[in-house]
Amino acid sequence: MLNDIKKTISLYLKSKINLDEAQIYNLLEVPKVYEHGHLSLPLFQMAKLEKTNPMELAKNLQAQIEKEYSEKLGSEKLGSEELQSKNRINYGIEKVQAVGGYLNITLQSSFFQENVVSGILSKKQIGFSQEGVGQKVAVDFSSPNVAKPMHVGHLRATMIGNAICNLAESQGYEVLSINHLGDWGSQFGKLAWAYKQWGSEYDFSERPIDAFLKIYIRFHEEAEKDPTLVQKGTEQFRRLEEGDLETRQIWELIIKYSMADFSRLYKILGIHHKFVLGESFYNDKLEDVVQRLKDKNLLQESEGAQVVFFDEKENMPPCLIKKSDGASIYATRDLAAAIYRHEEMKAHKLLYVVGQDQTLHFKQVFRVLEKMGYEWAKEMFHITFGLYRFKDGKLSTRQGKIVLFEDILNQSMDLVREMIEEKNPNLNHKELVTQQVAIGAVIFNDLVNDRSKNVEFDWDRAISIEGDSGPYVQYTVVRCRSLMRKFGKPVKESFETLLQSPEEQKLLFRLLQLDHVLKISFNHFKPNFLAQYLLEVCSDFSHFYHAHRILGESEAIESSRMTLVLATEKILTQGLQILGIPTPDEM
RNA sequence: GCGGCCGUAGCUCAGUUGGAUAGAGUACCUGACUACGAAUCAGGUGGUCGGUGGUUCAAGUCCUCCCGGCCGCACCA
Repeated sequence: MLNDIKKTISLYLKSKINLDEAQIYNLLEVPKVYEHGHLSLPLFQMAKLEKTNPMELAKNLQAQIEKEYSEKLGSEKLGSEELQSKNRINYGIEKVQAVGGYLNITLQSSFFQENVVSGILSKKQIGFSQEGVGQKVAVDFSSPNVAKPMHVGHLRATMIGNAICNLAESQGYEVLSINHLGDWGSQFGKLAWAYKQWGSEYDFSERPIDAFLKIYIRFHEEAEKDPTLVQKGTEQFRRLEEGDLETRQIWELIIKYSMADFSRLYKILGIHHKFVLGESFYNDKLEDVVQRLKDKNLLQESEGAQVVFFDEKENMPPCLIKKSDGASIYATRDLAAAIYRHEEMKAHKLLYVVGQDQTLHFKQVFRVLEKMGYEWAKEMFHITFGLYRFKDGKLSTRQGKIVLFEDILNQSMDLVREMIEEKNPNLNHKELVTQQVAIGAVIFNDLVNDRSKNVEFDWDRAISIEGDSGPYVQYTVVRCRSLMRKFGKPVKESFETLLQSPEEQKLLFRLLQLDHVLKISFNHFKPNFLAQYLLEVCSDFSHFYHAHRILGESEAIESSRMTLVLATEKILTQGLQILGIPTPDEM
């Protein structure tokens, strides 16, 4: 695919320029304007080094390549066998052109088809790389809080995290996906206290999570009036930490209900964590962290608490390790978790898919580990994302101001159902497809934009199924599959004839770029690069589809175009799978 | 106050280590279904890339300062 092509071209060019293969490889870019060619080599930097004019440099290079080309091949006419040898000599280059300070390279149409066959049609996992083979990457994502329902924010973390996991796999890494459940902390003291106090007033048989949420909100409302409630909650949490039986039973009940609820949603989304290790899992590992910090003389007492201070120039408040009452805290558990993931799980990279409001916390945790002398802390990454907001402010569980994931899914399904009744009322498996398309709309909408930006929650946008949306990509897949059904026989995994029209060429070249897109998507931890790419594939496919008849053309053309359809279907399906979006056969 | 993220078309947003003419969707206007699926496609209107100064052959992208929005700033997670 594209990266192989770039390697080939770099190999060819290195004997002609004063740059090594890797430098050329990194400079080679796909021009934004398709008419400029397939690949382009900017020569400005090099011209500066050699104190020459970049335009001259490009022209000389062009002349040199053209000369070599004509010497080796002469002016004889080329048959198909000669064409192959031409590819060998010229590395698939059709022509080069010096424009401005660029060397624009146009590749041969047959070269693309060869690459589509070898890189797409004969592959199970398309565009995958071996780069991370032998390395493990731990991805902490989703991590909802027990006793609270999943809202859009968790949905965002879950979608992004799942896509990052799949992207890591595409680069050859072994992925350790971890659900770091929020199952510990003083809010469980509050909840347990509130449950004991008012539990009998609520119905826990139908929707237990809703009942717990109501109790939690009530606690905070009443705490406004009676500040001693907070103390009572703290006291109750202390009992939980000490192993008080009654409190612990309430806690276990909460976990049981929550997990059942989460599992149902994960199943709908097709998400599976290899490890579910909540915060409570690290309770017996916290003392070890404290001891290690003491051994390294990093722990200091301040205002009755145990903390780690940072250098003044780092401009960060100290990292709290133990509260003044001796209880553990957030950072302590994350330190223990990081150490566990590195030492026990043998992870090389540690990724945290957590909202940007926790940036300082992770900066502190990473820095503490560095101060402890752990080199591997350099391979820890906080993958931030912007928060969902309402027009009047942040989502807040305490104030009951939340949009639940299930509400969105249901609204989305209503809209899709309406569309199906209008467009395709005789569809098979209606409910399943409705869910698949609805999920596609919601997930794609979340992943298509840069994750670092806040999103103002808007119903119409969240469930949109028109224009640049998940269903648009799914629809393109459905059209491909529909063609394949109508074609009525197996599609050949090779091209019978050269597809040379601009639409076909453009699509072929686009399909070959998936490997590059997967690589940069993972390197930047940005699933939106992939989502945007899929939209471009769809757009190129549509141009091809509308410009050319496929079925009913002469046999060789029909067969070759169907091969192109198959390749498109495979690329889109592979891309959507990585984003966590299902592809129905019909919709 | 200190720190981080963000500011691109009426609206919502893309824009990969700085590269050629800043792109989509939506909305609005026009056109294409006896058609391989119109959940689609083609064309049009729409831009001081928040402002300023700088670095560079080249700046939406990097640096300075200013303006605006959001988030965070030790005993919640």
